[in-house]
Amino acid sequence: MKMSFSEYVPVFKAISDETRLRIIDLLSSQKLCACDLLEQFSISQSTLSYHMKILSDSGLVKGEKEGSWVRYGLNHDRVNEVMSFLSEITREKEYDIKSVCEPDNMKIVRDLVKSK
Amino acid sequence: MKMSFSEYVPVFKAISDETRLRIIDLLSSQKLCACDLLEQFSISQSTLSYHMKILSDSGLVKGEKEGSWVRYGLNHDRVNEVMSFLSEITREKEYDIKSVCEPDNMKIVRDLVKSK
DNA sequence: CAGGCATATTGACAATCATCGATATGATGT
DNA sequence: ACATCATATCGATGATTGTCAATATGCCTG
Repeated sequence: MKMSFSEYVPVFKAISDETRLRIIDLLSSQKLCACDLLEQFSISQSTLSYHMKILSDSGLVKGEKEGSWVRYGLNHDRVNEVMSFLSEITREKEYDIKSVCEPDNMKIVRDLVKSK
Repeated sequence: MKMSFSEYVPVFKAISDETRLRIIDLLSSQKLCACDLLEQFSISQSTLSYHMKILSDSGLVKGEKEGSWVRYGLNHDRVNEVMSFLSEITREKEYDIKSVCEPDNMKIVRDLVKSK
């Protein structure tokens, strides 16, 4: 499985902020416009707009224009993609990197030093 | 379910960096010491140490001292906790926030304005 | 205990981030 | 056309981040 680590960095950046986590939680079950969201927080309108841009750019949230409103909703497909990525990188795989500090190796190194 | 959003912010901060994502991937299946990890990247030793501190503080990675080495390993329990949290906040719940921009409401608002 | 590793900490720096007020854009209703 | 409302963008600012070289700490071994 090809893993594009860098593709997911903006996604995790997007969810590493409490306000944005709460926005995601609010959008999990229903679409809301920016002014609805604004009521839930004590932040300025421009700050909320900034957060929505970061969430949209990450792909986690989609906004559809509807007249002068924008209805924001969670992109569940993207969420699943992120969860799969997380599963994949934390899954036990078989890289078999030769580690200097494996107990066995430590003995070998010690002996090697001794033999000099 | 009680959700402590702020508790998870440092975790997502921890994984919103490509180097740290790769470290997690490398540690998924085997424990490695800092010098093993250092070989896999083109960063200085102090930078790696900085990354390992962030990963350790987040709880995603555990380091056990073993002589003068530190063997780092992935904390799978913590990973599962994070995945559960992500599942929970993105799951469809029932908050029923009254949205201004629901089609129905928009009609009501329009009529209300008209009636003035 | 002295020298050599492995790792952590410190201080400095440029880059990015979160926030705000002010302003711009763009749609709606009168 | 104008006033109003919803949202986006801009410019400024303080806080946080990622990086390094230099230095410190702490273990092992001779």
